[in-house]
Amino acid sequence: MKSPEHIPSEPIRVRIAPSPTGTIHLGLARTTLYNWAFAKRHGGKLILRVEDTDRARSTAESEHAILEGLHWLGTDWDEGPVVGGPHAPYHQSERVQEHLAVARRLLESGDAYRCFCTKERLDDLRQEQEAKKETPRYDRLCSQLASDQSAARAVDEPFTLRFRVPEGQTAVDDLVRGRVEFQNAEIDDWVMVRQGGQPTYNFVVVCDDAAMEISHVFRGEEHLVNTPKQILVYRALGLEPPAFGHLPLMLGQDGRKLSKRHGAVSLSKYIAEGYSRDALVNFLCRQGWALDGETEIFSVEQFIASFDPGDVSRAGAVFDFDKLRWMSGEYIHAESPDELALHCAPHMTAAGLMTAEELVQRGDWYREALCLGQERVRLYSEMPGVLGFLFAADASLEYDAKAEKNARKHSERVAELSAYHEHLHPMIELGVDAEVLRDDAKAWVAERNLKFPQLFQPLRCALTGAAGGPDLFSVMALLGPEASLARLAAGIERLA
RNA sequence: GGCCCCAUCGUCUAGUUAGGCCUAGGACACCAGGUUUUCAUCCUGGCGACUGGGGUUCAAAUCCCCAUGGGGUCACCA
Repeated sequence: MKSPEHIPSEPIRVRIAPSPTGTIHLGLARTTLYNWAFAKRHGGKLILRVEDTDRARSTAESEHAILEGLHWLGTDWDEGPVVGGPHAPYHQSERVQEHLAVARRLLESGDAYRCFCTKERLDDLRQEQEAKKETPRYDRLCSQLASDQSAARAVDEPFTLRFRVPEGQTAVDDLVRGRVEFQNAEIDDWVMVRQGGQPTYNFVVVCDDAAMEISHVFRGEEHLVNTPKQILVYRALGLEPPAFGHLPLMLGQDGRKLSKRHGAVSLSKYIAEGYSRDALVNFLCRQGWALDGETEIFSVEQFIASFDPGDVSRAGAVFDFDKLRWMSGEYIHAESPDELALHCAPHMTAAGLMTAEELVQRGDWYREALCLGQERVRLYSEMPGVLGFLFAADASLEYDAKAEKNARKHSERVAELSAYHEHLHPMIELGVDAEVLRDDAKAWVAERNLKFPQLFQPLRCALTGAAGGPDLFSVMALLGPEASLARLAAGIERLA
């Protein structure tokens, strides 16, 4: 929905409120990016609040993983865990007393009431309603209780606190979707505080957003139907609700909300698989938003400079892995040798090709090798596969079937290889400039009236064992004279 | 099923707010050529969409209605 840009005069305060029950999810990553960009663009603040009230599922490890994931994305927060801030604490579990105080206010004002119904009665009610094909909802039995009666029963009976949904209708002026109206009659008198005094999500989210003076709430579309409940709480509290913007869902290949079922939803998986971070960020921004109709590759700075919630699309976005891979390649192909060296390092060591020490000691060689692989990979993790041949034992280099087939196509392969070996030997030992070797080889081939493949295919097989790959003379330069000659000699025998 | 959201190439999207510039643009993927010592990169071209039906209008992908389809959500989870 495109509208005149909505830039409120109040201080912009947005938030992300992950619950630490797993690793950082792609959906959270994108929501964070959008919130972060909005705050940055308007000079506002991003608040990180950990919604750890589900004590059974929340873990410290998960929280740590999420914070780490947010850092990896390049996002940061102005208030929250680690950095602190004026609205501490930023862990929801530590705010319960505050929540309960608000609940008491609502009880006193009559906007909430005690419900003494037992689980059994509620279950029966639900079954009955389901049997009649009605939408299950509380029948408001306890809403009729007089306050003195309610207070009296509260002494020795367990109860929940329900929100008293008023008559009428509630509209959400959504920054992404426009006005969405709900009939209050459709909204259940939902439980705000459980038996035992644990406040529930729809209630605490309002308490905390209000307490933290959140001005805009950007979150996934799955929250849209919760919004009227929350708006009603703000009203009951005499507060102005924040502006809401519900982002389209990210979908799996099957068109359903992206979830664990689809496999890779955790950011850490993409990190491990070697995607370019900037590409992933770029891609996530593109899920539901476009800079213009043309530009696919753009920086976070560009994103921040032009992000407007009104431009966000309303339809869900299917996650296209192919396009992400392509984008990752675009970023990797544009990297400097130093950036590449840094990003490929973990994959090189994990593959056992080079140790961390060697990476430093042979830094120049390593960078040159990476340059040969650069345009051939789309993920950092593909680099070991592309450069692996450089590290093989010369005599037992593995020949790819296609490479060998290409080499054996040429009946004079052994003769030409031998002749070239003889020709190359004195030269290569004098110096290994790829440029010189290349020009020389081409001249040599021309002199002997050969076609390029007649020499190059067997040579490629002998040197790299692969049917394709980087320029052969750059490869020789990297291999050095000794290994180059050794591989050539081995090839002469092996291709006989 | 109730409520809510959504609907442009297979996918991501531009165009929809202020109807004509749209014989609908870009990108991924795919296909075909070209460049290259090969692979990759790169370049060129091709394929390919306004869900359907009614309106409104001189004019609709754009506005309205209905239908259809897809999704979300219906907890003492967040």
